[in-house]
Amino acid sequence: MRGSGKIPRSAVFRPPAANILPMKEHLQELLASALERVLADAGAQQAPAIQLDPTKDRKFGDFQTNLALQLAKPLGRPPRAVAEALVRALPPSPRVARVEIAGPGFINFFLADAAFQSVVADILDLGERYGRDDSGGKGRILIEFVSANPTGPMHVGHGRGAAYGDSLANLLAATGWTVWREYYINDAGRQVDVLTVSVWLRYLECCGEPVTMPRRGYPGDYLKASAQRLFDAHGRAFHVPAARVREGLPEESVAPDDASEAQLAAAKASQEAHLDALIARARALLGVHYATVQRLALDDQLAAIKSTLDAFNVRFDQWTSEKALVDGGFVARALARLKEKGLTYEKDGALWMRTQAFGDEKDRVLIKADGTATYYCNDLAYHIDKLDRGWPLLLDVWGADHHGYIARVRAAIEALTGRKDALNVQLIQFVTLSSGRMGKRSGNFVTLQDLIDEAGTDATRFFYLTRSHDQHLEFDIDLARSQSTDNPVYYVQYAHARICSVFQQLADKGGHWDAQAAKLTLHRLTNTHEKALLTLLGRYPETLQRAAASYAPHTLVFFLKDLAEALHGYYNVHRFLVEDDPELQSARLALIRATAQVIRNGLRILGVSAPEKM
RNA sequence: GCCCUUGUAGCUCAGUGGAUAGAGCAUCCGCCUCCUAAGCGGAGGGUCGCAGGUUCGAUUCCUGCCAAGGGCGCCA
Repeated sequence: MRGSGKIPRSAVFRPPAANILPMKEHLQELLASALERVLADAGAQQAPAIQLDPTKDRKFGDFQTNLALQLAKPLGRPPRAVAEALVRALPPSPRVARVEIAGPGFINFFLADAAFQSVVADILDLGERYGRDDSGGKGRILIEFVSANPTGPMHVGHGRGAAYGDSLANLLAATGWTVWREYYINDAGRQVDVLTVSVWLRYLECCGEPVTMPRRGYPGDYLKASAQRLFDAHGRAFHVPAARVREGLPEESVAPDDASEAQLAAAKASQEAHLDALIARARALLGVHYATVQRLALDDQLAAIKSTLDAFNVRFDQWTSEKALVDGGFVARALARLKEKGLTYEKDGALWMRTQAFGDEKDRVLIKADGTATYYCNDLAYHIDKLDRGWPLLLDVWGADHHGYIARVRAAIEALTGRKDALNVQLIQFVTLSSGRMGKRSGNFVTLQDLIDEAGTDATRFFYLTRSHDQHLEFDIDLARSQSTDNPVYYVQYAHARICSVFQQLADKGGHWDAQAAKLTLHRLTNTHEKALLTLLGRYPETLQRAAASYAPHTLVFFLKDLAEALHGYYNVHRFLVEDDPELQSARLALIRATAQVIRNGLRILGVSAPEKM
């Protein structure tokens, strides 16, 4: 999302040693000097900002600037003439091999080989720290993601949020942020009662009762395991004849296939009414045991979620329970603060929050007329708590369907803290499956655990992260679980494995390679494949910075694909083990060792393994 | 109706105020006596949804229109 929650970019990244960024600054200094002279000669003073960018095509050199194009109009001279004047005024530099004027007036810089080669030495020295900023100095940020309701297994949509949130957290941690990862457990509210009743009905089945599941309950088979556990642990202690459960409950009506919207709404209302009555009946019949059933149902679902996330290589620093916030008085205290500030009022028997005064479309209900808190109320208290715990920036990863919810949470935070920019929300667009259906209530869907079981964590995570998070994603299950060439994750992993294999070959032949000695041979890296690889390696640090600044791990995925492509192309054309030229061999091994290091560093941020053999 | 997002190759998607708009898959043609062929090279394939505007320059920024998805609860 654009706007108020954006992380400030004030902290300029300083790479640990000479590579692309200082080079860019160096060229900008040269250009600034030339610009000053050209402007003085022309008697002008208004100087445009110098735009200097990496080139897309090697034939345009390594960096290009459109400065002459920008100056053409104010100076009243043709762009190419301005470019020539600028180039003449450029101070000489040993790091620049040559400068060319091309196209309508672009100035292209070709760098000296040595300017690229040194990155290999940096990578060999820094190892897994290359490209990283572990200082934590940019600030503290709390990222909340997944937070799937503990009422059933996670589906492919949750998987996307998990892969995205975890990788983004890694990315932020790798670019100077102090990061805390949190999962908000929605273990309070009506949905939990629906879960409880659904499990209890399955339990009654275990007792031999003929039960019909309510149409808007949770019908999935996964609850049968919880029911069985309940039965095993407590026997028939919670048994009630099905007839007594059903007695006097309002009937569910079903809309016909060609129902109008009004008919559909009426049917839905009757089904919800039935469900509410069933919940009330369960509470009445079970008494204190209701909580026992509920606890077991929740624990089972949460355990399944934790197990899946663990398999998916996703870790959290903290799991925050909604119920614990309520029971611990956090919600009450948040409400008291709102009331104290005059931000609430009562209307129609409910308590409202004045969110409209802070940019929301309308005011929102905190406490319903029946005395219970809205989801919003508890979530608001949770966000206040996160801030109270000393995290000045909150980053929430939500499904795109929560879009309309952002304004009210931000409004509440602003109302209490005066800060508009404390909350940043990244919305994950929907995931569709290339085949099959999703939906918890259908009882028949592809779970995240299914994907992990069939495709593996690496392929699944990589597939999710190949698309920008704010774009719709079509998850091709067959492709993700294919062990074939088609699967994109192998392309990158294979590059890493190939490099490892080269070093294995070297060892098998009794050869040696020494990193320190190799640093003195880097001047031998001069062909086009080597230059391409060197250029990419040098761009890794800024790739991380850019990916983090735009909350876009997929940028890193594309970078790693490019890097793997450069390696594979190099591999196919040149031999690395060149027995008759030890110096060249040493230099090439240094280059591919550095490449393997960067691939490993990047994959680690994505939560994907870098196998040494495939 | 109002708000948000999206529209780029047959399919799935990157990308950018600049030079000839890219990748994977699919189709076709080549490359293993040699470090892993899960690889490499090449070919075909495009009105960057449509129309205006800003600009030296727009696929990119702005406006309108068309189309798709989502959101507009005292649900979570």
